[in-house]
Amino acid sequence: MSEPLYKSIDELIKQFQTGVGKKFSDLDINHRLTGIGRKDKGVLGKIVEEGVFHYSVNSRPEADFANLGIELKTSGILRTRNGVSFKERVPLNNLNYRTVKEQTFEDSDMWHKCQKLFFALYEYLEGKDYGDMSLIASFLHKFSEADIEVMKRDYKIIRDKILNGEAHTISETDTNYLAACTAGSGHGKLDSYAREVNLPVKQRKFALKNGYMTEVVRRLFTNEDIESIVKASELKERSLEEIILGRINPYIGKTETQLKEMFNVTAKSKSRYERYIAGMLGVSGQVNKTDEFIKGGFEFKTVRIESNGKIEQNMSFPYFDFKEIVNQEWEDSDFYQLLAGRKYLFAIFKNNGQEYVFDRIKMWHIPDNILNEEGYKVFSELKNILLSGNIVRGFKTQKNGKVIRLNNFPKSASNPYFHVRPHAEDREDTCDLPVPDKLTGLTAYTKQCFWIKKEYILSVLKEN
DNA sequence: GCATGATCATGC
DNA sequence: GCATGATCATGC
Repeated sequence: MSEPLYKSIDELIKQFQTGVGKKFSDLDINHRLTGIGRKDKGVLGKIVEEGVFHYSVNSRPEADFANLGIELKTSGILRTRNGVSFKERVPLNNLNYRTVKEQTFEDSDMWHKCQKLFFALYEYLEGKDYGDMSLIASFLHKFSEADIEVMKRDYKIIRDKILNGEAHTISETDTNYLAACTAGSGHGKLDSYAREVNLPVKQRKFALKNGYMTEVVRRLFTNEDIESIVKASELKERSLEEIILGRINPYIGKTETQLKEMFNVTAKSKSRYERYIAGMLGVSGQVNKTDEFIKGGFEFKTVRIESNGKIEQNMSFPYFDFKEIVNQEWEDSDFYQLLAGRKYLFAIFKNNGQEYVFDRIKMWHIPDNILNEEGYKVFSELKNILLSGNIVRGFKTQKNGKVIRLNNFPKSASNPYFHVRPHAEDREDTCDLPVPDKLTGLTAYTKQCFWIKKEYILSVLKEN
């Protein structure tokens, strides 16, 4: 094997095509997937380099196809009922704290190496060995002008923390598209820089966030019209968050009657609060489906506070698939993905006694320990119940004669943050069970979802 | 008053 | 037809 042999992007794409449809086990010419390598996603990139592009594995600082300035990334994508998404963030190069201190975005090693990325995509199949998964497509990714503006800001946030002696406080949630994620064993390994500054600075890598890549691949795979909220020129002046809040803040204090008229919302739709915010942002479709929200991992949610200062309803999420959930590891689960690293925009509406008034936006992300301790508990409990088949606990006949089913899913009373409750059109709106219910023999059960408790949401709103 | 199970209304 | 965001209704 020798140096890269591809003189043009076309040649590169043509060569990749010879691998499309092939399983990793067929491309694995150096038997990297035997034994312990069977479960190691790190070897997939090497297999593509050797088995598809026929060059030897290296870890040089320049891009993989140096003559073309193209870096190769091998990534898994998922197909779910919500559409296609990237399985995880895309790691770029290591974050060298000493050199980042010296480098602006434009002259950073990261940008030099990664401004053109060639993605080799495979479809990730839950529960299967990597050898059984196949390459399905490729694309060359170049960053748009607007993307680069957001990434510049992200880079600056990370760099400023290092310059200010706060490198140990870097978190993935600090930034929107470009992240500094932990690297090394157990996500807690200290960098050699830690000794130099005498702070617990972790080993990190630059990475493109999962949401960013998901939006990119959605544009590629679907014909969905994805709306943008901001222009590249605006991003030169202000951050994404500043622009979003800048559009919304003028409407603080407006009553529902006023908002309805302003944004021509006539229906009693339960999604009308979302329509008001869409109007404020100037988008016609769903706020959560815009380019910037998907890329930046922003998630819009309405919170209504009653005149007594309380929240009446818990916060729901999309229903989960019983069969899928029992096969999912915690960090791959929909529930984890929905909360981890997401930045929630709570649009708060307060009841003034007559109607709801738009109060403010609260940006929030879930603390790691609550998700990984309490969330994990509820998730594991749910998984055990589904696998045991002990779902229905009994029945209750109401006065009107209706028989209600009582279940064993994690209850509100058992956890201060999360619980599991139905989220369906009605009781007959069901999803297949992995194990039939022992008491009733039911093979499908009313769709359920995770709910965040309203008391917890209220406590979050009271922070600061 | 709250926990729990069930269901509504819209829009894609 | 059904996913989603949201709300209702009973009874302890």
